Amino acid sequence: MKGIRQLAEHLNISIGTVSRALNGKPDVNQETRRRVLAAAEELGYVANQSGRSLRQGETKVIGLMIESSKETVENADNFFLGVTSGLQSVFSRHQLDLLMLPCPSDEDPHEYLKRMVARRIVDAMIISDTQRVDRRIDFLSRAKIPFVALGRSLSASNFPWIDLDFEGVADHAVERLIALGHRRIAITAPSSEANLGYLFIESYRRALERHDIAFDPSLVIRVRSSEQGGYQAAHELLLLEERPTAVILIYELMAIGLYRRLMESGVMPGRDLAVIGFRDAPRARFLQPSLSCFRMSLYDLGVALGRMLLANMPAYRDFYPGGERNIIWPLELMPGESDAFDVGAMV
Amino acid sequence: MKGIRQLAEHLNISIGTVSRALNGKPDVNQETRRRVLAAAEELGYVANQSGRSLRQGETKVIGLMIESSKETVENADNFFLGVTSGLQSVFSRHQLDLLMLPCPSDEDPHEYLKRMVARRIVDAMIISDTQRVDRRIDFLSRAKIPFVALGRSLSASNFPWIDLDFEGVADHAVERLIALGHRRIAITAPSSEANLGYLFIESYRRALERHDIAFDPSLVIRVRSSEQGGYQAAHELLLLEERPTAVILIYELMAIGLYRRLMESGVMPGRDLAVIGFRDAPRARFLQPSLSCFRMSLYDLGVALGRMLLANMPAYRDFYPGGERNIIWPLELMPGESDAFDVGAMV
DNA sequence: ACGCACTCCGTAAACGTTTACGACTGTAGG
DNA sequence: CCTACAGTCGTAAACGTTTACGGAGTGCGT
Repeated sequence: MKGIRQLAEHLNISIGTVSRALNGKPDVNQETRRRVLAAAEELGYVANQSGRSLRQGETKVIGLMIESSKETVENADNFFLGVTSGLQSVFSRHQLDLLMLPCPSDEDPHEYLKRMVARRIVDAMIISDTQRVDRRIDFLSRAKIPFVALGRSLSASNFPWIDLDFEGVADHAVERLIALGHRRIAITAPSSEANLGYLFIESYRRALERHDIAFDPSLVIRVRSSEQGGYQAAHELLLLEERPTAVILIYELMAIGLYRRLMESGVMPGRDLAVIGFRDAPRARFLQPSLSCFRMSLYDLGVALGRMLLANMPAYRDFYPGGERNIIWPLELMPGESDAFDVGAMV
Repeated sequence: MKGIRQLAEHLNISIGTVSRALNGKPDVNQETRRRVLAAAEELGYVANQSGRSLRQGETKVIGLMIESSKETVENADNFFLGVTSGLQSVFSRHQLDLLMLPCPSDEDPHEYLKRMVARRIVDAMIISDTQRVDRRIDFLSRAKIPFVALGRSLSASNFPWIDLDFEGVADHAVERLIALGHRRIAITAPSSEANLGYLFIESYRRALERHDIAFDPSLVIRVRSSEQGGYQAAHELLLLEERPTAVILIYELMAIGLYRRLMESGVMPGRDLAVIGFRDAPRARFLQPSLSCFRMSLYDLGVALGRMLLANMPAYRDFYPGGERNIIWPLELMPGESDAFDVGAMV
């Protein structure tokens, strides 16, 4: 089966009518529609997407932009896959496909995005890893491309996004540690311009000050959010003259490296140093001692992202009425053994 | 910037020449080409992909078909993400995009694939989770769509695939356990028609028979390859009248549930029961006792898959000459504590 | 002066759809 | 009998490219 033309000839019907019949347009006879659908089914005809896209100016494809250095992906754990899966559960209901657009690490994300948009290969975009000022957001807003961001940003005033509740987590973690008697609490953050680290630290600082604990910049450890970063973080912690009694990790995967480095120096996590982690943490349960960790459902996050995006696309808006334009995604504390001790008992 | 027409008008050049200039065709003047490229850069022109696809009959998109039940994805760990990342590193070099095609769990994968192919939305396919007889393979072969499979199959005689070395792993694991004195060795396998389980069990059976140990069907535990499946596997193991001293898991994630169930009955893995796992196993290191496990690099696997696919596409063949058409992907044993005891010491 | 090869460029057809428009029925109402 | 209208359907243009074809100009050898 080649195209709609062959199908039309086979039925002795004009090509226009066939198209209308297939697309459920009203002005076509019941009986003809039945014949057309039957023939299409029989001959296995499906409309060529390129032709359709060209004519209608829409591709039925949603782009998901991710940064794709080997390192990033390996550290990313199943974060993206989990989200992707939720996204697809929403999209497939509308026959939308998901295109992964990995921005090479040596290219400017903004330029990459512009190129992909200019190619007219997607109808809408999902961007992640938003920067504190992120030109992609201005660009998409101005170009009127529907999009949703996984992460806040200072760029543009009002765009749809979902972001993790960094403030809530930092706040909750600090409160919890203080309640356990801790006064010197370290925290890790990425050194990049990603907005995420900034919010995290800010909230940490405010929580401390609420308890009249002075913010000590030397307790903010700037390392990569990876296993190796955790190792290095532990290393730097151990070098501090006045060692903290607790540490908050911005990414639970870091705990692995951190534990290792600590043990090498005979420092026992959960006894000599309290540790609290963050983000989806299936691994946290298997560490010894088990990691206290804030977690969430990546799948649900993906579903929410997908819904928010479609609510911003004229063609699908009606399916998702009245959704919020911004969501702070809550996380739930899973208490483990890594911070389950009273610091008062320490020397 | 709308289209090539506007660009041509802006330059006072015919649209045909502009196209040739942009696409590096030979019959265009050096100076004109320079001007065209400069103007395109300045005005941010990028060719519309739908128009191009329609004309050339190729989309520059590779489809990756996955099954997308919520359960599957959550259990899949970062398996697909790891592979995806390797794939993209190959594809992005050729400006190819990767489209994820999640087959709804309530639809026949074969029908789904046919529809996607008929839409002409991809130039080539990667399929995974191959069944023992898999109509998708016959279909793709007959339709002459370039593809590569992650997994063997009995369908079609000669198609490109990469598969994990199930035989090698089962063989190696059995040999290792026998050397440690074990005689009753259980094994888990999925109950589905996936080819993978079949090969795994066959190799296990042959390894046993090589050592004159009779194959006991009751030692083949049919459970899902998930954490819950591991729990259930342990449950069934404990019910056996003559309890095995070792178990081989077809998926390392199962170890988590298995450990839990065993401990509930006071059976200590690594002391009362030897356990060996399989597949990429970042988590295995964090179990207590640490899991002996066969592992591999998902990224490298993705790269190999991508290369093999391109080697089968006329337009890219020249870049990847002389590759093999089939690869049995080797895995490496990472010894842990979960099988590090001599069964002779047991009662 | 002529033919020929070569370089460069313009013209127009083609890819497969969707859809605006108008044409053709038959029917009902005046 | 004329008009209006609803229900169907065919015609053809449009979407943005690429590319086969041929034409114009130039240089060169005969």
